[in-house]
Amino acid sequence: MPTAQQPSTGRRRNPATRAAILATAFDVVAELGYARLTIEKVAARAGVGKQTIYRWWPNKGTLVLDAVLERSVGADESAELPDTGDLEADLAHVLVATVEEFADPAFDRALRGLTAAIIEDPELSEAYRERLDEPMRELKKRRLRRAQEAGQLDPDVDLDLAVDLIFAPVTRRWTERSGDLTPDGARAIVRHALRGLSGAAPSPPRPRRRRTAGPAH
Amino acid sequence: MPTAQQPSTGRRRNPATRAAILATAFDVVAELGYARLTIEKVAARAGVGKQTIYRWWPNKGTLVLDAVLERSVGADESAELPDTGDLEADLAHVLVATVEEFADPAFDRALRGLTAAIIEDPELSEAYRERLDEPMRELKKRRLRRAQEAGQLDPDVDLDLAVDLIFAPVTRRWTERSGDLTPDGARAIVRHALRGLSGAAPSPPRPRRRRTAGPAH
Amino acid sequence: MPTAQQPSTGRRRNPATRAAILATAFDVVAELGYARLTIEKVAARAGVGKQTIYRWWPNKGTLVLDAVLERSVGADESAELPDTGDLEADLAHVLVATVEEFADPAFDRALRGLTAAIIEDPELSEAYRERLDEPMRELKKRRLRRAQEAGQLDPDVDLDLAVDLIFAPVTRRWTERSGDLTPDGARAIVRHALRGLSGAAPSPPRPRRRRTAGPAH
Amino acid sequence: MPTAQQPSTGRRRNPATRAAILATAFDVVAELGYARLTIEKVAARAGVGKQTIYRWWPNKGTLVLDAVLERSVGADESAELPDTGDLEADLAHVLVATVEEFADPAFDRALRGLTAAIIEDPELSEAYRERLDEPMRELKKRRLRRAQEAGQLDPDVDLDLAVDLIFAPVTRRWTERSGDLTPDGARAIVRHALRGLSGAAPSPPRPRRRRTAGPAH
DNA sequence: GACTAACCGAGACGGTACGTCTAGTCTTTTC
DNA sequence: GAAAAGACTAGACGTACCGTCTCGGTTAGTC
Repeated sequence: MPTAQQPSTGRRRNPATRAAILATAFDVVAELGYARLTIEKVAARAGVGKQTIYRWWPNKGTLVLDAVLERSVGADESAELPDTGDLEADLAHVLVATVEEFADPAFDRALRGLTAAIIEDPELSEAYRERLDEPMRELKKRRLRRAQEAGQLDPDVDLDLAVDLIFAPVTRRWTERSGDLTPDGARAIVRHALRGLSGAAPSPPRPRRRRTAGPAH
Repeated sequence: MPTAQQPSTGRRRNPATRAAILATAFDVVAELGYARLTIEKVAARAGVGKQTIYRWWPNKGTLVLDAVLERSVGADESAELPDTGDLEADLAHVLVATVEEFADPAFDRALRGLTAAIIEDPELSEAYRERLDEPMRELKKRRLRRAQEAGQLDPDVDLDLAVDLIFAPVTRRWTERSGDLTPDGARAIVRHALRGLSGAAPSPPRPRRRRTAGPAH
Repeated sequence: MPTAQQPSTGRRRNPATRAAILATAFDVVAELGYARLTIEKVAARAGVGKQTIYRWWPNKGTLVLDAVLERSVGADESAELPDTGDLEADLAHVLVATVEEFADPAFDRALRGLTAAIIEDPELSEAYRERLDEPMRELKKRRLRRAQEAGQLDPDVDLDLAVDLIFAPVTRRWTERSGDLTPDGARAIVRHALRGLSGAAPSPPRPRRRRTAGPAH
Repeated sequence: MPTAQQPSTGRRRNPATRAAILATAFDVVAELGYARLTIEKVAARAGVGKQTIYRWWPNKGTLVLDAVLERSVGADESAELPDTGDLEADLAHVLVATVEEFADPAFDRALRGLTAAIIEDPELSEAYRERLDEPMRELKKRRLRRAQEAGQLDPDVDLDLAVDLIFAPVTRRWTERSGDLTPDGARAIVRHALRGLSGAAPSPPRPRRRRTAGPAH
């Protein structure tokens, strides 16, 4: 998405062409995957000359990144994660939504393609972080910060660590196609991320009430 | 590495050739990445005919998987994670070792190559799980099970979930090159995974000891 | 026509493929001309991979040269120009045959293509000379030498000059599509090349006889 | 150089632009040859839009023809070949001048480019004949006609044939880079073209004199 | 000890795609 | 309205690899 300023003269970039290329790229990666996505195929399907793609995108990776971004709702400044006051429920809601996105074959394959591109290309992963990951992470951190202020979250915990602890397990199950990637699985992850794994401080709410009540004796 | 039974007659497979191919494949993927690894390059560098590679590996992915496996120590049945009785320290030890492995450029690039292959290929990811992921996961679960038996871990928690909660954040930071991938970061992850993120029961150990001492009254 | 000795190992070159390529190249250049002949087109029409062409011919020019050579009868060592004792008639016969070759559209266009290639490429013109021009020129010079020995040709004249004087005018008319390229035109050229243009010794045979007889007075 | 009538209104064609394009075209063809001359390269080097070239020249060939014409002195109506009375010397003089022109690399390459264009394009060769070849040929024929009138040239010979016989051998040696393209070679060609190759009427003046003198006995 | 099956290096082959270059055309702005 | 700038579709360039297929030669075993 080269945001270069328009030169003072010469023909302008055709926005319809750009849109057609990105839509086609998304379809192709969703259908064939990243490895079998070909600039030639995208050009042919989009009814576009190859050079028009090479003019604006230096490689497959940036093209696919733009294609995925174009489809994603996009986390604008004003967007926010749900906040009902119940942190666990809100996080579970988000995570379940993620699980459901992964269940859409087109989205799944497109995102796998993007991930395959990113993992071997530091520059692309930098762009990905800036334009997709960081905005989403910011949303998550804002929600967690409010929870922290409300005393629902350890005030000393680093919010980036918290985000990773809550969201990474689902991502891992998706990339490696291991473990169950179900709404219930997602909910269990949130529960244990918030309450921890240690046996001495069991997870259900009762023990905690007991603990709080303890000093009352 | 199809371990097909040897036919009754004919020349036997040359193990030196196999080793040379896998070693070269590892070097090439470590040097150029998965996308730019080609069978021709591996064959040429290994001083081997292309057909010799195609005879034994159906595609790049399986070749790279074998190449990485050949280099990895390999989790045999008898292997075990450290068990000093201090669960948190033992897990931190393992995670720090992982972080250090990722710091080796050759290993980093080879593993990225393998991951790129896996993410788009369900069959390969199945093979990867069976031969690399599951054995390692089994080790981890054995250690956690002992902790559970010792009352150091929530007896109700699913061990697969526990493994994901502890190990996924580091993997995620590695794949996306985000967040800090340091020994201290790894230790913080273990600490919070075990104790949770909830604010009502702060993480430092002292309060907990006090709590344990409480019933002594 | 890389006549490299076969390597001791590896698959051998397929002669049928070579023949198919050259035949197709001839057809294409005869149909579209040299400028619009494309390696891709030749490959596609011959049912051959592009690389197979590039493997054996470094460029369009060498391909077209080989294609034309393959079609030409080829002047082998034993070939000779006609020798009836009548030099003028024999040369006229050859030149008329050339004019008739040029009248064949396929041959005309192929040869024009080859000439277009040669005129801008010194290396190719060297190859052309060695393999097409020199052998033909040798034939011509052999015939002229015999005429010289028979006293029918100026014994002091350089045979290369003689060949040029006799054959160049027809070639020129062909390349520039100017003047008449007819059997009669060819015969007139031979006649004047042999007898010269000077007015003092007019060309028709009778006057000369008369001249010889003249002094009898 | 389509000599389209000037439109009655609007901006007029810029003669400086035309000159810049033709000069650049000549340089490019002299440097890279016809095959590697591209409209884009000429436009870029001349600091001109591609469309400006396409507006005035339908293809590479006409552009190069114009470029060469612009450089050539141009045979205007009043120009004449030298006429000292000595036909052989005068023709040799012209032919030697031609040989010397071919020795200039820039002119050589430009003319080769033009010839390559012409040989495959009947329309262009028509234009070439009208604007370059015919005017030159007219000059030559005028000189030969005067020689004919002076009894120095066979009165029956077709002047076009005579021109070809005298000038084609040099052109041939140039296009095919064969034979010697030297002043002496050129002089020998003129000599033999005028006197012929036949042995019975040997070329040096003496034998002829002997013949004439012979009957004196 | 001959036979034979499979392995192996080498490399030709029909293909696909690469990323670049150019052809011509079209659009926009400036002069 | 000419000209410069440059986007656009189309398609060839020459290269790199794909996966398959000989080819000659080399090992093992079995008969």
